[in-house]
Amino acid sequence: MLDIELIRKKPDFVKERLSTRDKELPTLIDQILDLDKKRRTILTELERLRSERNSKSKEIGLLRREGKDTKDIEAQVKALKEKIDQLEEQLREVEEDLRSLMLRVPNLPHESVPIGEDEEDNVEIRRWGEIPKFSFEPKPHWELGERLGILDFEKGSKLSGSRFTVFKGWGARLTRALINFMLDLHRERGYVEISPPHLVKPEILEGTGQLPKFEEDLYKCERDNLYLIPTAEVPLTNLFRNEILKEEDLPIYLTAYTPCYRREAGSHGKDIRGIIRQHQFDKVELVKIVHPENSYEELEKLTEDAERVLKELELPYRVVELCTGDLGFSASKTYDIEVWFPSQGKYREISSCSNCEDFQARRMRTRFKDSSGKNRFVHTLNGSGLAVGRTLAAILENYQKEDGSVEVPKALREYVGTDFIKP
RNA sequence: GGAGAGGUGGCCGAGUGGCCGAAGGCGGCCGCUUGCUAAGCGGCAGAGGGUUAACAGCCCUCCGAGGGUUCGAAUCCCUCCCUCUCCGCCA
Repeated sequence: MLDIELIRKKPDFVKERLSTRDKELPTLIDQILDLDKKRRTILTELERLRSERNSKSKEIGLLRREGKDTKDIEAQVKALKEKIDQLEEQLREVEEDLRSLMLRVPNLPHESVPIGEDEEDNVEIRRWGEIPKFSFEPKPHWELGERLGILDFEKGSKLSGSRFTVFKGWGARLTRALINFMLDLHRERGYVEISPPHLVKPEILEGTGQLPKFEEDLYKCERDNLYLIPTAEVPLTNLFRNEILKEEDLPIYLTAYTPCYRREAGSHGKDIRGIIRQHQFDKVELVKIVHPENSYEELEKLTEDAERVLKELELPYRVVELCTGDLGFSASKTYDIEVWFPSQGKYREISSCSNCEDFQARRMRTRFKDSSGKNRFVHTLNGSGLAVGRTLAAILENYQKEDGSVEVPKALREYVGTDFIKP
């Protein structure tokens, strides 16, 4: 959520920033300004009446104590009450509308973010690693996985439909190894390991920005009014909602492995084959709760921590800075890490590292008391470290041999318990 | 699922329908004292919002949430939510 005060004071600045995301957004701001003005007009009058009521009620108390008659004043207060009730109803309506608009406005892009419309305009920051050369035609991971007997797409769809996959034998073990490997790596870098609930309340998703706008992308357990998490970012970031932290509590580094559940509404036909896009996938997530002063340094470090996983696994990747049009709803600035997929001859997203500044903190009301005693919103960051399924796919493709076997990256061998996976 | 207890400020905890936004304690901040630390003494300090150029000030709201009774509710009534304890069931 944006700061209403900022919208009031610098509407043109806010509109300019938002229009770099989407040309339609400034209209929203005009509606908000309008409602905000209405709200304050009603509120001022309402408070005047309430103040009058309060003082008269007090007077009644005093008069009664002296044994005087209070019929007249009581009638006056009753009349006030009617007006107050009316205004309160009006205020409720306006505030509801205002809030629902505010919750649908995305975050402002940071000034350093390149202006652009879609992923075409993203900017490559750096590349790492050697792209492997094959003396044969490299196969896609789904072919490798099926031939190795470690990915079973038929069984997945038999149980749950499209975009579900059964991991079998070394496939399951590789997954488990990757999760442990990643968690250990992050823990060594100072992240506290968390194992959070996978079902959360609506307000938790509102806190991180998935609701109300992206309801369609979520699985919901209607009977209990709970949602399956689309990423561990949701429970981790919300861990400190409605809290006032001490300044010295910051920064807080968290990591968690969880499955992620996404309906993938609107991505029909994309990545139909393989395990790149699934309704359920495993991910190790990184979350930081930090002081506003150094959140951008923290973003650089967080991105490096995610990159580190690929370096250890010796998988070639590049880092891309998202342009304004490609930025997620809650993010001010985002680096995507993309890993090389030989069969596709291109880099594909495997991590997304964002600084949300105080956008989520404001929704969650996560604050800290600064040295002058003032309560301020924290900044929140998150990034995948990494998407496990995609990492597994990238290993299959980059480490494949001509006979269809797959070498296990050195760093992973102890975790997996084998050097090679063979058919 | 059944029975009971309870939800108050950063935390603990008191609260008679009307100077209670709330005693007291812990923790915090600022002084003083002390060679330093600790202790002691004195003082400051809940959150959100409106008004304002801003501060001070003034005002409004908030004692789990939502209704109700009343001139007036943390305090009385109703509904819901949550937590805890015991029993049952269960990984």
